[in-house]
Amino acid sequence: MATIYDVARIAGVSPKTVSRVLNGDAPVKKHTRDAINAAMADLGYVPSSAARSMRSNKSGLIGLITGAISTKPEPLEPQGLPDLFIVQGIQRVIGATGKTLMIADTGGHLNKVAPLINTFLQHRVEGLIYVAEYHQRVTLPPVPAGRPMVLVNCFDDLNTPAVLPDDRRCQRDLVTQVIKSGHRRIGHLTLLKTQAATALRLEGYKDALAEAGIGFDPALVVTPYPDGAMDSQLLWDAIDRLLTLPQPPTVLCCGNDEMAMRVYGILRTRGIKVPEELSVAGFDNYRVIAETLYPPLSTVELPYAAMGARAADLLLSLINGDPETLTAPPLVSGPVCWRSSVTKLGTTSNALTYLQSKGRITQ
Amino acid sequence: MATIYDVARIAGVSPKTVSRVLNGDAPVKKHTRDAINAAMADLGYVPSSAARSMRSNKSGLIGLITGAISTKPEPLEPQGLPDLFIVQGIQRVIGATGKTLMIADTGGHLNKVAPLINTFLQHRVEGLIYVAEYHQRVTLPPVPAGRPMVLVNCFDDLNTPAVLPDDRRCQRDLVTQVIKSGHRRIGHLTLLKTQAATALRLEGYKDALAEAGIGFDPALVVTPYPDGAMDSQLLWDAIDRLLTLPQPPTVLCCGNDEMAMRVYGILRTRGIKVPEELSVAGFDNYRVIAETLYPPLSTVELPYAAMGARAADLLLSLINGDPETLTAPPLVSGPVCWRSSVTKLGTTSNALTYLQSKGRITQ
DNA sequence: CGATGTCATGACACCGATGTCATAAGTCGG
DNA sequence: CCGACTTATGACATCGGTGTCATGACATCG
Repeated sequence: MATIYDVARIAGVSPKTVSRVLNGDAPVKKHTRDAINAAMADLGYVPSSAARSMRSNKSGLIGLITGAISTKPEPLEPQGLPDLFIVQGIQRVIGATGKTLMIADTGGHLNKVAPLINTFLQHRVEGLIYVAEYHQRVTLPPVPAGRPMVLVNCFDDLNTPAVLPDDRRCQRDLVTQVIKSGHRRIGHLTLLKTQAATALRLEGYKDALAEAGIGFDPALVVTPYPDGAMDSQLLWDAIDRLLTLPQPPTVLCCGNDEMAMRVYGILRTRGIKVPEELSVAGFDNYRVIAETLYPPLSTVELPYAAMGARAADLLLSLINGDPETLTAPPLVSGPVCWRSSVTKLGTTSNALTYLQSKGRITQ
Repeated sequence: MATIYDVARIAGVSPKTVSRVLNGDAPVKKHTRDAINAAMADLGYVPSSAARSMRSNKSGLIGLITGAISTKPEPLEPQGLPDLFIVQGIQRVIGATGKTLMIADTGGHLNKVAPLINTFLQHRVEGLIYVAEYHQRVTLPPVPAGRPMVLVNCFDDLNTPAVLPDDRRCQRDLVTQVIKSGHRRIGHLTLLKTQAATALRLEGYKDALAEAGIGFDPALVVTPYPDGAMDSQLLWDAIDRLLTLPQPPTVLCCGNDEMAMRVYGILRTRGIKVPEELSVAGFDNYRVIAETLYPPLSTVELPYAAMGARAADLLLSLINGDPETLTAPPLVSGPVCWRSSVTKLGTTSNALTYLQSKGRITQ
């Protein structure tokens, strides 16, 4: 690999002058400059960032740790989409600053985080970002002081700066829209109770009801997969429990778009038409699903890319030593994506009565 | 940041001895070693890979360029799953060697490839991997000789080593399985004709027919989205064209799982039951779709992770200077994932006749 | 017991860039 | 035409490790 000395020799100047041309930090005669540029082109010279960063003590590197790229040890889970979008948002911001992003994944093994941080430190990254697969509390190995770190989609007990999705507000906005369509009995199929998002979204659900003056009925909230195993039977049982209520829901708000997709399949198998007989809403705006399903799914977007961008901005300002008095973690929310899986309900017509009259509901 | 000199001073030895402890490349008295280790722990010493790689001329870095992380400039396309799995496979192999993977994405702009390669060269990566979003021909900016490069999911005109999906064989295996279930009239909904995969898969489709002694009928092959715009109406038109044939197909093999998902929705809207009245098969084993659809989708897996791993192995052997006389690009194929969207067809029963008797087919 | 060999360690140069300071050439004013 | 100043360039040290070679302390052997 050609060095600055080779270039200097060919161009008949000193290495320092070549350096000046490279960085444009001091005037160089046009004639000399041309000769140097020609020599660099001839040799295919590329400056060594190792030498550079050694001298300047600035690596221009940002380290990113994620479980996105492989979540589980062996079974290649098709999850990780959120992380993908978050990383995308981070890339866009970091790339624009001329810095380089180093990405490493834990392969789902938390015990790989420490070695990865170490590798990054060896490369003298100027900052670290940790991206979680879903909204959760995490405990990370300590990072030396003076090395800024930002968490995305997660938080810890040490008040490390974090960027979080505004699950509560997103759910509220979605349910508000559902209410505007005339629904008053709104079923809520939640994710696992252990997930941080679940409690927040339930709050959002309640917020929307309260704003509309609708009483909260705990019977309308069901957790179909209490143990995490996604069993179609369990899902049907949950739906069945809702539909056999004295006043059954006219719409099911699902924990995510994937669950909504399963609900579509199950309802159709049972002969229940979506959305004519029962409306369905999702969460996430996982577009492959939401746009491709028939009818297209009404859902709310968790703006993962925006979260990533926000986190990158935050990290850069920390690196630059800007005060950025961060009292509360920035909450990022996204728009409701209204498609056609939730019908407009007249005050008089009631899909449930209709359903029940058809005897489609078991028991 | 503490240096090896700091450690040496604290431990009362020379920097070189600290280096020996770090690398374990020469014997050091236990007493000395302990003192050095203690000093390193005290100072939180982390070796500088910049200094190291400058001296040794080895960076331990592998550069990976992909469009996965953001495919289009603004609209966040939900594509990129293949790349994700490919990157995952690469990670696993590279990580195991102790090297570090630097990932950069083009953001969908091909003109960013050259600058990204340049950045990687500045970091003196030991090899480069380019991952394409889908099987295609690419033209990449030249890379200096002696810097190995491997293409994944794409190929160029310069015989750059490449790892490709075996579209032909995957499609053949899938159709063979479909034939084994008793189907003889097999509809084929292809992707865009401009995609490299399309022609290969058509060959695979023909291979399977030929092996089973079934004549090829061009009327059974349709390209629903000739212009790339995914319009439901176009898709229905294409299906309608197939079902109104004198001898309509009993199964539709779709270009990918996403298309199969749309087909599900459309057929159901038209009152055609899957799979009782018409079977559907996908391609890709995009698990969020294939496993979540009801009924679960029979499809074939393109083993993206395996392709990534293969590419990483190939690159490592090139870096090590192993001859690896590469005559043809390695083709990687995956297993058929048989679920329940393709029915077993008795020789006597014919879903089509059934369909037509019900008058469900237009015209 | 002296010659030879092994072991543990240190002195020093070097990798490739750049900051600091010095210096030669050119410019300007009086 | 000479001193003061600007402009263009070079010499040299330095960043943090590691390769090369040297050196002193012991151990071994004939």
